[in-house]
Amino acid sequence: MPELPEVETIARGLAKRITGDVIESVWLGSKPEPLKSPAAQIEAALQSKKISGVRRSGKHIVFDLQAPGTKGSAAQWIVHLGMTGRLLVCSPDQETEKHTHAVLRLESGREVRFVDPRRFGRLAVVENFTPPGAEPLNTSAEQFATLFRGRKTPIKSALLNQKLLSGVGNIYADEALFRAGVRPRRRAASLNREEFARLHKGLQQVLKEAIRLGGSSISDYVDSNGEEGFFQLKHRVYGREGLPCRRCKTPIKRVVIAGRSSHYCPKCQK
DNA sequence: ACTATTTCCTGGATGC
DNA sequence: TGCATCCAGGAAATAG
Repeated sequence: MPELPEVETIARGLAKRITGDVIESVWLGSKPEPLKSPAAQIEAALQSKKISGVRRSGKHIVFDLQAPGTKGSAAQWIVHLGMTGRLLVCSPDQETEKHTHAVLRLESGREVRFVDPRRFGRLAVVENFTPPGAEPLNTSAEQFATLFRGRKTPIKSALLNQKLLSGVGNIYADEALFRAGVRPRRRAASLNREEFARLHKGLQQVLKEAIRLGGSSISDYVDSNGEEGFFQLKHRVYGREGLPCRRCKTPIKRVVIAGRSSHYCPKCQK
């Protein structure tokens, strides 16, 4: 499941490999298209544009485009990977996988392919992308605590709310709460200053460490090279129901909050 | 203005 | 072995 660290890894890989390349042709696939912009608009915006950069914003991958021979930004191609989306850079000879929904042919002779079996991913073209919420890694402890002021919803749900924080998903929300020693069901507004400080620090630490290890490969996540990440080996609670807590050996619990499984240590988290 | 719930979608795991 | 059912979850839509 691509969350901030996985999306960051993919965006960095893409930036390294295709920055400066030019989109020669665009193919958009099939029936119920996972598009947020009309297909014709996406095709027109991408056709013959130079990719001046690729970066992450929240869980979105932003491709900055330029009209050939100009300096200013033309538009941005926005890709959200959903649950199972992948962006791959490959040779045209490579067999096209099932569930390939978009292919960009580049002047260098390579292709960028968007593959997404579960179709939760989204493609769009915009002028000036702004994420709906704050970037977790660029948010001060004070700003962070302010986001949750007066919220009655469980802290786990608040962390997943992209309008508050952009980029945190189920894995890193659980991991950050473990590091902070806070149970996922706690009402957001009930956390005290120290708990917010620990959560802010824990979240930034876990995101940074996960980026360092290339993200978590749980189901089918791979980066733009097809490489898996390694952070899943470091998970302290996510996916560890019934297994001993790495800190105190108490079995990890799993509960469902707002329809999402949430993992925590009943002894280490209050 | 919030919050909670449902829906979308497919492949893999599980159960009988 | 085969078929049905369940489950994973990001975010938009819907309901309260």
